Amino acid sequence: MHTIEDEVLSALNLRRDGVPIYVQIREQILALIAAGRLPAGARMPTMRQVAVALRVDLNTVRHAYDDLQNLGAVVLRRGLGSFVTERVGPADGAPATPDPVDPLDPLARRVLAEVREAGLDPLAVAERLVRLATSRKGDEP
Amino acid sequence: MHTIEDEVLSALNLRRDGVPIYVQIREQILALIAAGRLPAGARMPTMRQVAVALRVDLNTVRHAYDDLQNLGAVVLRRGLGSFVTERVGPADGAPATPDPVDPLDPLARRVLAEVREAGLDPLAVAERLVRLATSRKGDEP
DNA sequence: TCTATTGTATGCATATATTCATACAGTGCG
DNA sequence: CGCACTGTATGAATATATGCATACAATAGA
Repeated sequence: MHTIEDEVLSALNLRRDGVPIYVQIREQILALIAAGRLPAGARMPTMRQVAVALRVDLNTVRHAYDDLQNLGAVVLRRGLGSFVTERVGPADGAPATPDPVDPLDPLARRVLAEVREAGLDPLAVAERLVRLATSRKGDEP
Repeated sequence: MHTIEDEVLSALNLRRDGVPIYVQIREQILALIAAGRLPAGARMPTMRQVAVALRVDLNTVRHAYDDLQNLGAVVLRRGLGSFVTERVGPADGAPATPDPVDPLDPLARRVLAEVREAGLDPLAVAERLVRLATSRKGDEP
């Protein structure tokens, strides 16, 4: 069987485009959380597990995990492991989920910002996205 | 009036998320080229212009521009300036545009990869993108 | 209590990123 | 030619990222 931790481990992969390793780990885990693939309360892969899987140093993974904790995305507990926070963000006086927010909202918003930054039409990109998604079905076995 | 260079300059902006400055410049310019906002043959902003606009060092901008040249995206000419390459990529024996490729294809493909990496449904993201785009019209004045 | 697991921490070495200052080398133009 | 502009280059200084080794501290469970 595969646990959530294993799923996360296999989802992580590093590029060589100049982006620091710890930033890549941080962003990828944030994306997994935003996607609901790492639900609130879920146990994260061990720092050492990630270090071994990605073949990077323990301190490098820690850098990423520290960032995640400072962002309020996870909580680190010595001797226990790391766990996804119940709700991301400061969470002040806002009531529980005023609007049934889509779990893919964060990613969608990021994409929207990126599209606008590039000066493109979001609708056109969405259309293109649909065409690409429906045409190339068998990409990753 | 505003030239293409000025448009590019105002489109560039830096984050403070740990991603190296030269990588941010490189990726943002690549996005502008992919979006057609920097057409083939167009003159790029001067390295010094970018350095002043972003308040970074000339060598940092050069790092980005060097990467862009190594990627084949631009050509640097001493005394003249930097210019967008006619066609991005090695361009071997492939005939001219076998399929009328969308100018937003690169971005769309990147988004698709990101969505799949996050374990989300591309169609759902596309829908969400449309809803976000159509609901919040007045974001950037 | 003992032990394995896990986060926390330190010191040293190396590589890269960034800034600052300065200079050199093509290019077009008056 | 001489000048202004633009890419190219170098050296020193500082900060950060990464790896490697090692150790400490808290937790759960046998």
